[in-house]
Amino acid sequence: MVKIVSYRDLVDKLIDIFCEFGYDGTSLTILSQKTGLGRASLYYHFPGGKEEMANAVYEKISRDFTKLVLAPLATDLNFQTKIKNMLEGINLFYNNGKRSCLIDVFAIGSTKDIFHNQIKNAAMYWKDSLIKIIEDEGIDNARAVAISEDIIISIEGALIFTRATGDYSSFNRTLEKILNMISVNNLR
Amino acid sequence: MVKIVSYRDLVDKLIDIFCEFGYDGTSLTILSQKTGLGRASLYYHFPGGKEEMANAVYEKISRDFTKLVLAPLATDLNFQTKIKNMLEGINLFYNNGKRSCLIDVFAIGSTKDIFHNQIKNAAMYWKDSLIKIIEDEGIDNARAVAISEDIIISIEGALIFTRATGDYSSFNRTLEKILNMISVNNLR
DNA sequence: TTTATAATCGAACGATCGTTCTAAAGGTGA
DNA sequence: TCACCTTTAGAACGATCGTTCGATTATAAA
Repeated sequence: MVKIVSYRDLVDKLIDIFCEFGYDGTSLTILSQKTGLGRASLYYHFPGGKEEMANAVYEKISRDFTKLVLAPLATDLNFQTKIKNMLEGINLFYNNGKRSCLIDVFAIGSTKDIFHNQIKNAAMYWKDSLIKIIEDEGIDNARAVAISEDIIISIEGALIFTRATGDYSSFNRTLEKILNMISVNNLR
Repeated sequence: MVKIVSYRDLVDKLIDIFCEFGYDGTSLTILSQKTGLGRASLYYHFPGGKEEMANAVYEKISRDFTKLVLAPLATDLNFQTKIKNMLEGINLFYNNGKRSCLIDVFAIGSTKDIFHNQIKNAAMYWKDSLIKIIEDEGIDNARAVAISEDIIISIEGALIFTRATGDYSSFNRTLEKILNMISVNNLR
């Protein structure tokens, strides 16, 4: 087990734990055992308890998503490169599909109500970012919308399928398929 | 609230409850309140307690999925019709995307370990069924595999995207897109 | 009406939940 | 060494967990 030496390490560990057990399925006993910290020590770092841990985890994930997936789309590189960089970011964010749980944990159970709006906004922002750079390639809005949704849907679907089957290669195959699909010739 | 008058109604209600709160997030108190049955009454119907309820729910869902999604693929109707019927089955199964939770509930938290293999098998069987009927149209195996995965991934991704954005129309749009994609001309 | 079975119920069980308490160990600068 | 702050820890709290209990009500056949 990776030794926890900093607050950042601790949050990273919490991500893994919540992913493994789900938010509601993660007890303080589990958190204490898996982090190696006593219950009171966890409350020292997160006075708000479990809910504050969830917030810290979500904020970390949100920052990672922005940096790895959204930011590449906002550069002034050429279209293909932006998509390519986004896909690489996706691959890092989801660790080759092995961390498909990252968002789902917050979309189910008690955390659902807390984070639903944030997840919704992130999804919309992602979609709008894609629409914008596709329109910049001279594609009309209706088609840009369809393509953007298609890209996001393919990625999310590949995560679910990969988790179900345990076949992580299909996640990478899907990312490559998206990259191939996104040639200006294919867009029109 | 729909009045519960039979065992079947009860299981249907359990599905809604587990979907809303997740398995670990669903307490006996919630189950009692939402079903209108006392705690002991629930144990009369499900002596095995919460876990037996989860099993009953999964079995119901599994039967529905087989009947609505898998069975249409095993008929001797023509290819387009089989796919069309499957998509209509998907639409019924997921209630126009409003029940995107159906499988996810069992893929996260304590239920994960219990049902993972069953979910995996169902996904593989679904994929293999698609591969078979696509190959029957004269498509080579590699392409049939890619198309089959693509169909499943699109459906699952549309569910996730729909749940995140609350835009249920995008689910139906995806199903129609799949139907349009599946013309023998497009397959090759 | 009587009898048997199906179905209901709230109270209470021990266990575990998330949380708080009090105190001690570790580290740092004076 | 001393004082100070950070970080640790286990014991214990009330609340809630899933489960079981004993007993009552509904249903229906005789």
